[in-house]
Amino acid sequence: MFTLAEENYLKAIFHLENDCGAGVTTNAIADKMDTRASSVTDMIQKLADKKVISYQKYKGASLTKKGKSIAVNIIRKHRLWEVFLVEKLDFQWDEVHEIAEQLEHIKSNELIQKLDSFLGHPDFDPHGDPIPDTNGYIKPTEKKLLSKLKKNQQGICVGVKESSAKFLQYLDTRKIGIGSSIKVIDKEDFDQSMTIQVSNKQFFITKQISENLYLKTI
Amino acid sequence: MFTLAEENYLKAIFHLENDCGAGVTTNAIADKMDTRASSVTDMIQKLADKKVISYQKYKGASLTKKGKSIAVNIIRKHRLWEVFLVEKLDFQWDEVHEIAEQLEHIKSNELIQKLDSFLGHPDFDPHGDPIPDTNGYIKPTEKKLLSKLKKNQQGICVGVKESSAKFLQYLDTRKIGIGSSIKVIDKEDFDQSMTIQVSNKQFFITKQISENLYLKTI
DNA sequence: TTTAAAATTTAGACAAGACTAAAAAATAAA
DNA sequence: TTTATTTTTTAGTCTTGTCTAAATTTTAAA
Repeated sequence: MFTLAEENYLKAIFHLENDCGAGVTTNAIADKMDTRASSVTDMIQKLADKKVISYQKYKGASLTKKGKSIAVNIIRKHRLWEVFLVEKLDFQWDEVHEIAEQLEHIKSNELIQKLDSFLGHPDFDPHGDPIPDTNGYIKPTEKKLLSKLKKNQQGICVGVKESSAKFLQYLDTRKIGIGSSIKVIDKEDFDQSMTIQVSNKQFFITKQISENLYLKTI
Repeated sequence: MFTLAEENYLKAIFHLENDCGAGVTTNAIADKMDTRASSVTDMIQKLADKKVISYQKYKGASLTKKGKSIAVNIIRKHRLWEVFLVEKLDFQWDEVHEIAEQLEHIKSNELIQKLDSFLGHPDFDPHGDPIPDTNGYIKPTEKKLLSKLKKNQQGICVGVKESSAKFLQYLDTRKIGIGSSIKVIDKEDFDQSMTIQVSNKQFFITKQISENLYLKTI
């Protein structure tokens, strides 16, 4: 059995490996977990002893098969709870992250299996992130960052990379959400800022925004 | 904010005060929490520093107003989650306690308020225990232990005192549940064992059983 | 290639929450 | 009322997870 702290480290390492490839550095973990590098070293040594990561001094860490399976299960729980909070309890998509961070650590396989049924086996969470299946399989989805699109290309918003409340609220005020149709009207070479069209309205957005919106191009 | 351990102590003290009156002894807490008396002393000193219990050396502990309010809120959360598990996720009443023990520590007032609405503001949990309202008020219910009934008296089962899985499963095999009509057919003076009738069938039960079933007499 | 800077690890300390063993206080028995 | 027993507390230790400061290794720069 794994402690709350251990579970959080495994989750962080999983996300970092996913974003930046295998071999996650101590500092990257410390940054993500908002903790000190020395604390990370302590913990990854413990996790290596438990065979959930492979680790060589000064060389960074990678999840083992077992570690990945634990991490994916936590992510599955997190995303299912988020669906519950939004679909059943009427939370907004910017309100659910903190609560799901707590709920993801509840230990009961039966609970998650029943929750999944209750929700009708959803494929995506409220931010468009895929929900791993019971075996930990995550269906690959073809989606690209809005920032990769060129002038006049368009797509449907299928997810957000960031899911901080601030960013989601920003999107809310622009009426941008999962399912929104977005077209690039203009793109500035110099700073990658864009003018986009979302259902008749045009907005000016910075690179920081376009790099955090996933589209399915059409 | 209170830690998980602190919350569990407050809850235990609340239950003990409810069952046996104010001024809970160190040993009683140690017993309930399955820990050592010395650990309890450490913790109640800390809780006294935080003004959630009043405590004098060698004299036992009592919840302050603030402590009681925290304890009741945890119990409210526990019971609401139990309703959710049984009503929405189709758990059996003997399967929910352990999971609710975890869920009761999730911190979010908004979550509990929304869960309460989602469940239709239930008054009782699946074991017949009353659910405190938002202000921590617990509506007093007139119920008496089956063991207090005399021959030929009857009532409706409205709750269980024990809610261990073993006891609940025992009741299941006899088709006894909340709402069952129970009549005392015979009662043995010597050991307080009883013969009871539950919907046409008669059972022999020991004092240990009758002391853990609450009835509303009719 | 040697030096400087950055990243990582070690050493030692601390807080929370538990434990054992021993001391002190309260209660029960003689 | 004095003694014996039980209860409670204290003292000291351990584990988990964190920290700072210092040492070490790796990487980048000159």
